[in-house]
Parts: sequence; structure tokens; C-alpha cells
Amino acid sequence: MSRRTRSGSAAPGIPEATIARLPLYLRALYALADRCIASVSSEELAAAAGVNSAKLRKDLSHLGSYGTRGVGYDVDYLIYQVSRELGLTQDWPVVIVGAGNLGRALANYGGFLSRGFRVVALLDSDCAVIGTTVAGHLVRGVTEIERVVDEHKIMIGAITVPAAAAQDICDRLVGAGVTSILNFAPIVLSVPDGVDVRKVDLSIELQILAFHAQRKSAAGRAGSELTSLDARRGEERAIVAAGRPRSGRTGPRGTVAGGTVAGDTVAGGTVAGSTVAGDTVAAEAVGT
Amino acid sequence: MSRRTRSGSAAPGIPEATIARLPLYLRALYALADRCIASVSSEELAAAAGVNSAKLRKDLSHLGSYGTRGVGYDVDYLIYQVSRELGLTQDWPVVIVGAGNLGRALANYGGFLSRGFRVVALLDSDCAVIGTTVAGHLVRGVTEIERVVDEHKIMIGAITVPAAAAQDICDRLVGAGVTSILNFAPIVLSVPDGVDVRKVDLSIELQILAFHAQRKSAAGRAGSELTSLDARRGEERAIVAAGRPRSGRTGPRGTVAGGTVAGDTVAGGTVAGSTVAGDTVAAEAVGT
DNA sequence: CCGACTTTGTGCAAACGTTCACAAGGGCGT
DNA sequence: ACGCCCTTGTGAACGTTTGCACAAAGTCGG
Ligand SMILES: NC(=O)c1ccc[n+]([C@@H]2O[C@H](COP(=O)([O-])OP(=O)(O)OC[C@H]3O[C@@H](n4cnc5c(N)ncnc54)[C@H](O)[C@@H]3O)[C@@H](O)[C@H]2O)c1
Ligand SMILES: NC(=O)c1ccc[n+]([C@@H]2O[C@H](COP(=O)([O-])OP(=O)(O)OC[C@H]3O[C@@H](n4cnc5c(N)ncnc54)[C@H](O)[C@@H]3O)[C@@H](O)[C@H]2O)c1
Repeated sequence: MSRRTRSGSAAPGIPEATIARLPLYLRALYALADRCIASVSSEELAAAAGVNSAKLRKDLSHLGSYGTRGVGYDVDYLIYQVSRELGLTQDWPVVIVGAGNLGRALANYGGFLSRGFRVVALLDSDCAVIGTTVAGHLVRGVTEIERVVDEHKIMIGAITVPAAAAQDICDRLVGAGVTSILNFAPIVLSVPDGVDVRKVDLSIELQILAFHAQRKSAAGRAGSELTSLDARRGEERAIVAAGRPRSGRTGPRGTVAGGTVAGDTVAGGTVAGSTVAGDTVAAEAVGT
Repeated sequence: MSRRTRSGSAAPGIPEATIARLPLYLRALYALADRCIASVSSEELAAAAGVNSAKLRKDLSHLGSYGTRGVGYDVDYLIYQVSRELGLTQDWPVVIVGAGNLGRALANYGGFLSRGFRVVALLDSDCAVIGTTVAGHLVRGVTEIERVVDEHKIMIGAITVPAAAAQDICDRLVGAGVTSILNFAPIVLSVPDGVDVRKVDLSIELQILAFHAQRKSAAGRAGSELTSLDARRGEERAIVAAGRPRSGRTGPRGTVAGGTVAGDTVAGGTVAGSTVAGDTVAAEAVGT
């Protein structure tokens, strides 16, 4: 895989971390433009975007030298340059598969199309939903995936179906020609090379927050007892859901074990095991 | 081996990147447990989680030595250990502020409470919404933030109000004692030290996808790589609106930033702008 | 026209994260 | 009981990202 791109507008390898921040800068820039501010320094823009100013300058330097020393950056011009780099100077038709709670919220979301993204199709498999109108969009059947994607030359798809159906929908989207997928279902999608998957996973975010919250609680607790690291191995603390630690009997590989998993079953989606033992390449999204 | 975790929120003993992956492993582990699989190797678990096996082993090694050489990891035991590390052995009451499209979708989301997160309050400012019931939760007024947070000892809050109201809601949550915030509004929240903010930003994800999609289009057009499915996708359309490369004079006003992007009003303004007066010092929160 | 002042763009080093490769360690068959 | 074989745990190499510090480059007042 060649890393260098020498075509056209000189898009050298821009770090992924930088790409992930460009939308942040863009948003801050639009906010400035709304306030009729014509130029901005790296310090100010960085503050508005919540990043370090040196980082911002380095990020922008990857796009080219678009600033003026001693002055700063021209807001409008920078908006244009960043937009161009991100590919926002063109419209991106998007298909949403799954017209449930989340899919409808997305379809209704104005911010969705504020940057050139346009929902052109909303699909579902439920006959009770097909034919209804959501945010001005007629919900159509999933069977039309291929036709819709082809007709509108769609490259970006959002998956908002239950986890059990997500891989199947993903495969169909990819088969139809979609190369970028925004996945809201809590599973790891397998996709062929050349397809990007980014996931939005609320549950993961909450768990990360819980980790830090726990740490803060523990820190606040003056009692230094049980400071993080391992209690002991054979500890027998049965927890409400997680089952018992290391029961004496460990079946040889692959044997059926007690199960006893999660009495508090995963509500909602419940991964009813789709392709878990994958042979295909697991879909690492770009960065996280 | 492992270092001591200082009892403070400054010195995490476990890398942030690892923390972000633990929920992924946990999900894969639950899926295995559901299938009554008692033990799993790092290779298998890594495949299920979509990561490199060496990375997985290193991640898990931060929690302690919970594997058995030559065999693998005991699924139930590892579920317990990871859960404990993430702080999921306790229940986390959560408050959602903003009972709009997204807030309601969240409240309805079963996966929300599948890992010990429990929505205990749903707040809004709209009188038309207050008093209604969403997913079994009575929507209450925002004025009750402080009371609700205090009453339930809430540490985690989700913000699903319009961007304009988000900072205010954030301040109130923090003032009431919330230390972890999941923000869905497209703004950078400023919070005092010790408060974690994680953002879920759909628009940013789409823009990142657009960047890669654009790159793929460009590549397909020039090089003869990738013979598969993109034959003539993505025509290059020159949209020149906002960008004027550095007009010679300090043209305070010239081109008004025109509709490069959708209908999002990009005010060009007419004031020979002063620079922005930083009124918001954005504080970045945890990772990414 | 000049000099002082401001801010960009970047070399560099440190911090952080990923991946390789392999020794240490433990189960399992014989 | 013993050695084979499998997998973990980890040292070390490598790549990426961050942040500092400063020279270069431009503006602005006089
Ligand atoms: N609601 C949330 O706040 C939330 C948060 C995080 C993640 N998620 C995830 O997003 C996904 C959707 O969540 P939701 O709350 O909207 O669920 P939902 O049940 O409200 O909606 C799912 C929709 O998908 C449709 N569907 C099912 N199988 C389909 C198929 N094979 N093809 C096409 N459509 C199909 C259903 O008819 C339904 O309309 C789930 O995977 C969920 O885990 C939801
Ligand atoms: N809907 C989506 O798919 C989506 C996607 C990404 C981001 N977002 C963001 O999430 C937020 C909510 O989106 P939404 O689609 O649910 O919007 P919405 O308009 O449907 O809901 C917003 C809710 O917040 C309430 N509200 C307004 N001001 C309030 C205040 N001061 N205190 C308490 N409640 C208040 C409103 O009454 C309304 O019920 C927005 O910031 C939006 O940008 C939404």
C-alpha cells in the first residue's frame, strides 16, 4: 500500500490524529464566522476548539501555509481549506439503515446535513415502518439497499439496526458499493480492505466514564484500603452478574462451562451471536 | 511489574488507550459466555474484539496476570476482572438532560442499562414535554437537576440538549456534583479540573469518513488500483465560493462566505473584524 | 522607510502507543 | 514423572503524537 499520494492537491500523509481534529477546528471556525470575526490567531482558535495551540498550528501546517505571520488565519479562507481537505466541498449522500429510535433521531437531526451530508434514503425491514414518513423521508424496505446505493452513488451508510442484523446489513451495503460506514450497533463489523468503519458506541463511552468516576470516588475516599490493584487471585466475591471467579473446575478447552453469565442479560439488542469467530479481517476503524 | 496507582486523578496506572478497549473485550467476553465457552485464548478474543492479539495481552496484563499459559483466559473470571477494573461491579445512576429525539432514544435504549447504568432521571425545559412519560420515566423539569443529582448521588450525566444550552446544563450538572459527562451537543464544553467529559459527535465521525471516502475516490480515479467496485464514483467538482487565496489587499470585506456547504448560513459579515476575544477557555477532557 | 512587535511554521525531544518476537510457565499426553 | 507443545506475559524495537521553544516572516505605528 502506497502511503504517498502525489495526485492533485498535494495531499501528503496527513496524520490520522490531525484528520480527527479538523472537524473540530471547522466547527470553531464556523462559530467565529457567525460572529463576523474575520481573522483569528492560533491561540484563540485553539482555545475555541479545546486544544493546544502548537498542536493546532502543526495540524494546519499539514494542509499548507495558510496563515499570516503576525496576524493569524483568515477565517473564511481557512474554512474553505479545511472543508476542501475533508472533502466537504461536495455533497455526500447518506443512507440510514434501521428506522428505529436512533435511525429516526438521526434522520431528524439537522446537524446531519449541515456540512454537506444529505440523507437520501431511510431503510427498514419492518413492514409496520416501511411506508411511513420520517423527517420528510419515506421509509423504504431494506431490499432496496442495492438500488438506492447505486442510484444515488452512495458511499456513506449509517447502520442503526439491532446488533444481530448489523453484520448482514453491513455486508449488503459494502456489496452495493458503500465504502464508508458509520456503525451504531454494538458489534465489531468485519469488512474487506478498503472499507472504513467508524463506530459510535454509547455503551463504551459510559464504561470509560465509569472507570474514571470510580477512580475519582476511590481517590476521594481517604481510606486507602483496596487501592486498585489486585485483591487476590482466589478471591471468591460473587458479583451480581459477572459470575464467580475461577471456579475450581475449569473445563478443558471448549467444554461447556457453567454458563451462569449475566443474570442481568443484555437487554435490548443482545448479541445473539452472529459471526463471532471471524475469518475475515476485523474492521478496525480509523483511529478511535 | 505494575506500578502503584496514585490516589489521584492525575496518574492513571492503566493507559487510557487500554481503558478505551476494555469495554470492547468485555462485550466479546459476554458474547463468548452466552455461547457457554469457558476459556478463550488471546488470539481468539482479540479476533472477536477486532484487535491485535499482542495488544490484547498487553492490555490485560495491566490488570494483572489473569491468564493461564498454554490455555488462555477463563471467560467468567476475566469478565469479573475487567468489570471490576472498569467499575461496573456497582450500579451507576445516570441522568439525561434533554428529552428530545436523542434523549428519548437513549432513554429507550436497553443497552444503556445492560452494564449497570440506570437512567434515574430524564429532564427537559419544555413544558410540553415535562410530565410526559418516556420509556417508563417521567420527564421532569430541569429545575430539578440539583435535587435529582443529590438525591440519587448521581455522578454521570448525559447532555442531549441543543448546543446553545449545553454549556449551561453542563455547569449546573457539575455544580450539583456530577463529575462525568457524556456530551452529545456539538460544542466543546469547559469544565473544571476533575470533571471528565466524553463527547459523542456524529458530525465529526461523518466528516472523518468523508475525508477517507474522498481519498478513495481520488485514488480510484488516478491510479489503476482497486479494480473492484468503484469505477467512476466521485467526480471532482470544483466549488469555489469562500476561498480567495490571499487577496492582495487587506480586503476587510470582499467575498461573503458563500454556500460552500449546504444551507448552513455562513455569515460573511461586514465588520472589519477585530479578533476574537476569548470568552471561553475550553478545557479538554479525557482522551481523544 | 524602519524598527519593534506579533504570530506562524517547524526542528526536536519526550511521551505515548503498537507490534514483534521470544523466554517463562503451565497443562496434557504418554 | 517427564518432556512436548501451547499460550501468556513482556522486553525491546518501532511508529505516532504531543508540546516546547525559537527563528523566520509578516504587520503596524511612527
Ligand atoms: N437508541 C439508542 O440510544 C442507541 C444507543 C446506542 C446504540 N444503539 C444501537 O443502535 C441500534 C438501533 O437502536 P434503536 O434504539 O434505534 O433500536 P430500534 O429497535 O428502535 O430500531 C431498530 C430498527 O431496525 C429495524 N431492523 C431490524 N432488523 C433489520 C434489518 N435486518 N434490516 C433493516 N432494518 C432492520 C427494526 O425494524 C427497527 O426499526 C442498535 O444496534 C442499538 O444497539 C442505540
Ligand atoms: N438527533 C440526533 O441524531 C443528534 C445527533 C448528533 C448530535 N445531536 C445533538 O444532540 C442534541 C439533542 O439533539 P435532538 O435531536 O434530541 O434535539 P431536540 O431538539 O429533539 O431535543 C432537544 C431537547 O432539549 C430540550 N431543551 C432545550 N433547552 C433545554 C434546556 N436549557 N434545558 C433542558 N432541556 C432543554 C428541548 O426541550 C428538547 O426536548 C443537540 O445538541 C444535537 O446537536 C443530535
